[in-house]
Amino acid sequence: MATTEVEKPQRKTRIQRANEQKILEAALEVFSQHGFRGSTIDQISEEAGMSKPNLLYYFKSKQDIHETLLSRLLDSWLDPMRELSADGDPLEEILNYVRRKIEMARDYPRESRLFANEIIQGAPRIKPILGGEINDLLNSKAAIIANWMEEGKLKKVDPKHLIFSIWATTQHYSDFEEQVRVVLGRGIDDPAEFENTKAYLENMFTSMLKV
Amino acid sequence: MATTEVEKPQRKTRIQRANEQKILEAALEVFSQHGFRGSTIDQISEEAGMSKPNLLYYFKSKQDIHETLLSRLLDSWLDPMRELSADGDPLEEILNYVRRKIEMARDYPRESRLFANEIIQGAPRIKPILGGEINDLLNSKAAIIANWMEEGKLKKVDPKHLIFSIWATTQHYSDFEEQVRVVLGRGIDDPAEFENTKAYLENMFTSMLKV
DNA sequence: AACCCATCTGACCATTTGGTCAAGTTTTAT
DNA sequence: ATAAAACTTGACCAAATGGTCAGATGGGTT
Repeated sequence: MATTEVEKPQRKTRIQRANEQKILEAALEVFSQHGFRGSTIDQISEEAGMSKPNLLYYFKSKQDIHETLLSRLLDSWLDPMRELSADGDPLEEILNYVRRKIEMARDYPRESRLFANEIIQGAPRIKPILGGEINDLLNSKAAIIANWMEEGKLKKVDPKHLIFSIWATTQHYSDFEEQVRVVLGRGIDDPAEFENTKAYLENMFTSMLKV
Repeated sequence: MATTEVEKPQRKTRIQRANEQKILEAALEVFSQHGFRGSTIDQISEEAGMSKPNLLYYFKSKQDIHETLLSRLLDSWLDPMRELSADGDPLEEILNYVRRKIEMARDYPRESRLFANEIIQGAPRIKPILGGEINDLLNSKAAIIANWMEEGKLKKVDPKHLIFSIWATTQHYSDFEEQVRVVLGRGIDDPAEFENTKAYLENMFTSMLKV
């Protein structure tokens, strides 16, 4: 019997790397604005500046692009939470997390909207990741926070709800950017407004948590 | 010259009323889950239990259904904010607003997601309403809150950011329900979890605002 | 009973969309 | 230089989708 055909983990060409990058960048732009079902391969290929068949030469389907994009971005998306360390000063650790999340809302609004779109629609394509990696990470950080509270280093509140409210308040500025912009006349991308927002949120979480 | 043909504001039939209701209910279900572009007339007509042509007998297009739905729901959606009165006790007025918003997140999650979907995608179909009615209402309430702070009845924070954080934290439980459910094992529809959430948010806004 | 108008639907149409294919062009390794 | 491999695309296809239409059905009024 002949050797079964196995994937060849061929190293990637220069062109391959460049085009996958262009496609994912284009896909982020399109998916984050219209959601999965609202986006078309044509939109993405146009945004990427290549023909549709060529795009499908690199990714075998729309699903494939979407999944690849989500999994590539997930890591950096969770980075700020990973940095939260049991060793630092409790309040400062949490405020740092808040700051990092506001910075991400400013610097990576499309990534935020990509995940928001996915979750708001019931997370049909990433529920396993939600229940796995994200949940584990959140649990471990919630435990650290609970510990701090147990030790009297922070006022006691529900750690998971605390994390929710950090997510909600920070991501609000990217996910609902349009609304924010209408109300404030400017967005989180405006330096002065960024400082405003940061000060507001730092104060909010400080007054809730400081012993 | 004959009289120009004018719309006849014919009073609505019993059947008409019932069917429009069924269609809008079905549309809420579908649009809130998939967004405008991700929803199809077929899905809506099936959900409403009628044929597609019949649905289009009552609403002339997908756009039409969507617009009607948004404008019908907007009023009740804004009600909690309208209730915020300059006459009451400042902190209690704000906490009441928070409570009403959590209740809405529990009782009307589809409505919340409908608006969230629309705004996250750049609010292409309701920007005028955002810039008009909602903005006016928010400005007037922000002024009331600013007044209270000026009079020393509340700690000073940016009133508009305060409103944002109320929206963000409460709507989080309906808009990102799937995520909440994965992390907590239950949603805001669970009575115990509802109480938990309410207590957490009341405490958060109290500690930030109480003088 | 007979009429009228509202209600309803199967069949249909044009466009959009996800995806394929065969045939060309460019890169790369020798 | 040249052949193999990698890359690219116009043309195409089937299914899905928004919407139309002609005609059937039904309910209410006289």
